[in-house]
Amino acid sequence: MSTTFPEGARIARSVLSDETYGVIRDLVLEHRIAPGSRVNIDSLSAELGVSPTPVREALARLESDGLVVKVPLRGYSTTPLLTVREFVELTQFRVLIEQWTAAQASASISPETTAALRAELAAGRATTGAREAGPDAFRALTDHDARFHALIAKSAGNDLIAQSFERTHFHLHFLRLYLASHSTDADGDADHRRLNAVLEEYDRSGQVSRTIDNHAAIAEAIIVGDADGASQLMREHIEFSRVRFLPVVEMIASLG
Amino acid sequence: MSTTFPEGARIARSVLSDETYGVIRDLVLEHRIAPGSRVNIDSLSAELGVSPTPVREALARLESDGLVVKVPLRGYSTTPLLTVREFVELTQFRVLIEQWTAAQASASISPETTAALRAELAAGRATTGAREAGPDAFRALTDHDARFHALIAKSAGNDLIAQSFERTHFHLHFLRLYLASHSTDADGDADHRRLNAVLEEYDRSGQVSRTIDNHAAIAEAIIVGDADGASQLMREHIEFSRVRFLPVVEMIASLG
DNA sequence: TTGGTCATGATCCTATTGGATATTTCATTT
DNA sequence: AAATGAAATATCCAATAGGATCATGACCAA
Repeated sequence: MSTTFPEGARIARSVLSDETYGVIRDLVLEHRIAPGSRVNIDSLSAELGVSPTPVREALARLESDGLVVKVPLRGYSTTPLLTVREFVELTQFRVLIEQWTAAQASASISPETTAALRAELAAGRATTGAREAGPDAFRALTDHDARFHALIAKSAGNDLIAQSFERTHFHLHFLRLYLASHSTDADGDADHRRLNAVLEEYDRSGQVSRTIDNHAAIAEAIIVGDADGASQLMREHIEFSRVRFLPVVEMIASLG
Repeated sequence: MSTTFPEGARIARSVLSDETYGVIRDLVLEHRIAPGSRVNIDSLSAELGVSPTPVREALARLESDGLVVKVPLRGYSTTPLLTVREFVELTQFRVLIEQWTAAQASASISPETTAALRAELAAGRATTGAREAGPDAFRALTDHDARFHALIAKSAGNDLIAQSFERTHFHLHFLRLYLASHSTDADGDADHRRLNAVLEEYDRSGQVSRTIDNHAAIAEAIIVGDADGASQLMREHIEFSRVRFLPVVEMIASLG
C-alpha cells in the first residue's frame, strides 16, 4: 500500500480523462511527482482510483504541454527542472513578447482593462501584508505575478500571442525551481549552506514589494496609454527578475 | 570513449499510437477529413485497422496541437479553417518573432548556418523550375518556405523561441486554406467564380519567384551579419505575404 | 579473480475487447 | 406542431492479455 498522495488528489468522477489530466498536471507542477522521475502508469491509475486508459490519454496531452516526456516502450518521465540555458531563453522570450503586449495594451486601453489592472494590483498588494518569506509567500507572489502578466497579454488584443505566452508556464517553472531549492535538506553540506545563503539573500532582498512596485508602474503606464514607457518598464521588470533569480537557478543546476 | 550510435540508429519499433498520430495528423492537414467536421473514433479505428485506444491517445495529442477540438461526451471535431482575425493575429506573431530571429541569426552567423541557408535557397529555386501554378506548386513552395523560416529560427540560438514559432504550424494552416479554396467545385456559382478569379490572380502574381527572391535577400543579409537589414527584410517579406494572401482568406471566410 | 555474455524473471508499457453511460434521433402520442 | 419516450449510436472507461525492456545472476573464458 502506497499512500503517496493526499486524499484530495482523488477524483470526483464526471469526465474522467479530463479530471485525470488536471490532477496529474497539478501533481507535476506542484512537485508531488519529482522533476525528472519516472511516471508509472499502473501506480498512478491505482493511486487515483481509475484505470490506466484515462491516465494514458492524460499523459499524452501532458507531453504536448511539455510537462512529461515519453520514451516509446519505456514510459513517461516528468521533465527535469529548467537548466540555466533554458531559464535564459525563457527570459529572452518573455522580454520579446511582453514588451509587445505591454505596448499593445497601452495603445488599446479600455475602462474594463483599467479596472482589471487596478483590481489585480490590489490583490498583489494584499499578498505583501504578511511580510514573511519562504515557499508560501513565494507562491502567493507568483500566483499574482502570473495573473498580472496574463492579464496584460490578454489585453493586447491578440489571442494567439497571449496563448503562446501563457503556454510557456514560466511562473510554474519558476515555482518548481523555488520549491526544489527549498525542499533540499539543510544539512551540514557546504553546498546546501551556500544554497541556503543564496535563498535567504533572495527572500530578504525585498523581492515581493519590489515586484509589486514594478507592477504598479507598468499598470500606470498602460492605463495612461504610454506605450513606450510601458514597454520599457516591462523590459526592466523582467530583467530585474532575471538578475535576482539567476543565482538560485545556477545553484540548483550545480547541485543537481 | 564509447562510440555509441546516433539517436536515429535506434530501431523504430512499431508504436501504434505514434503511428496513428502521424496518420490522423496528415488526414486532417491534407483535408481528407474536412475542416469543422466530426471525427468518429470507431470509424477511424476501423479505417486504420487499429483499436479505438491508440486513436483516442492520438486525438488527445492532436487537441494540444490545435488540430482537433474535444467536446466531452460528444467527441472530437477537426478545427475549422483560419478566420480572417486568426490569420491577422498569426501574421502579427510571425512579424514579432521572426524580426527577432532574423536579427539574432545575423548576429551569430556561422559557416554552418551560411551553408545551410545557401542549400535551402538552392532547394527553393529548384521548385521554381516548373513554373506551373496550382496546389502542387503551392505545396512545394510552402514546404520550402517552412524549412527556410524554421532554419532561421533555429539559427537564432534560442530553442524555446524556435519551438514556440514552429508549433504555430503557420505554413500548414496556409496550406489547408489554399487546398480548401482549390477543392471547392468550380460550378456556375457566382461566389465560386469570384473565388477562382482571386485564386488565379494569386497564382499568377509571381508569388513563387517573388518569395524566393525575398528569401535570397534575407539570407544574404543574415550571412553578412546585417542584423537591421535582415530584420527589416523579414518584416517586409511577411507583410508582403499577408497582403497577397489576405484576399484568399477573406473569400474563403465569406463562403464558409 | 576478472571480464563479458547469455538466460531468466519481474516490471511495465501497449493494445484489444467488452460493457456502462450519455447523447442523439426518430417515432409516437397528445 | 410540440413534447415525450425509447431505440440506436457513440463516447468513455475498465479489465485483461500480449510484448518489450531492464535487472539479476549464473556460466564461461581469459
